[in-house]
Amino acid sequence: MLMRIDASNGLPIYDQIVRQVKFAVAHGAFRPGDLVPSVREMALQVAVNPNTVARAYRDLQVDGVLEPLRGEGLRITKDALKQCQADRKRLLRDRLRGAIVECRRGGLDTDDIRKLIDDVLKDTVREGVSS
Amino acid sequence: MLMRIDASNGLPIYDQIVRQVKFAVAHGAFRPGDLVPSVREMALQVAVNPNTVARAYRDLQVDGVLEPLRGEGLRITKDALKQCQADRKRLLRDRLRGAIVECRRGGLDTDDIRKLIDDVLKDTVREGVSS
DNA sequence: CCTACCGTACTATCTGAATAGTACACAGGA
DNA sequence: TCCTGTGTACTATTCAGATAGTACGGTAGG
Repeated sequence: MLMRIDASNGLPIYDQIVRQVKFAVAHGAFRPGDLVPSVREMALQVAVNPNTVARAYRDLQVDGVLEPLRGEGLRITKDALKQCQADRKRLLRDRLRGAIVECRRGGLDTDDIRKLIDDVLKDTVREGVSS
Repeated sequence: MLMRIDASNGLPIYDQIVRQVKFAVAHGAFRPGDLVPSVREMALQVAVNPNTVARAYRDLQVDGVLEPLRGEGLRITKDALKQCQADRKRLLRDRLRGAIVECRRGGLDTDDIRKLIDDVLKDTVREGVSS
């Protein structure tokens, strides 16, 4: 599980963790029944305060993605897969929508936007994107 | 000049103002030599504290987009047009890039992303987008 | 039993963003 | 001259996000 926190993202760190865990479940890196990395371990991985990770895990429990094992850790729920796939689509769609709406408000027409997007798509043709 | 501030945007308000002024210059809603709305007037328009607008105008001066007229107001500089068009492209490209990178990290391939984007583009075919 | 790890709940502190309110020097018009 | 509007510079306050540190009850394994 590769976690990347981007401070210049605008999104709070705990939110980025929530999203990335959901995305990992959605595409199979985490599977129902798996134990998620412990609060303290995840905090080390992403170089962040344990409280921030705890906050993210708490949100994920509220969303029904994680369930507690009393003193053992946190487990991906049985229903998480379907839900995370739906969440992923919604979250990514919303973010794309925000960017595209700003393009339109900035005076770009659909063709301009398509050109920009094609550029970026070529620019990011692999997971290991430079940024 | 239509200004829209979105609190759920992630971006600070003063940053949103900076971007929207630049975009307005870039596509001709503001022209070099024009006076920008006064700090207090703009604050009323966007329902925001005057200090926040002042902060945005200060940033725009640092960027060379605005210049002061001693006791009269702030004027769009002569060089603003070219610079704002370049800034607009860069800022919007960066935002699109951020969204697309998150899509790729989330496990979507290029076709998935294109489908999502086409959806959103159809969904936002006019300036007066619902959101 | 004891140690280690688990989530969780606290308190305190720091920072950036935003708000509120006041004050000042400058220009323009009546 | 006086009044109004301009940008600008302050201080104080509130709030969310993040950090730091401590503590507690539950579980597993030696």
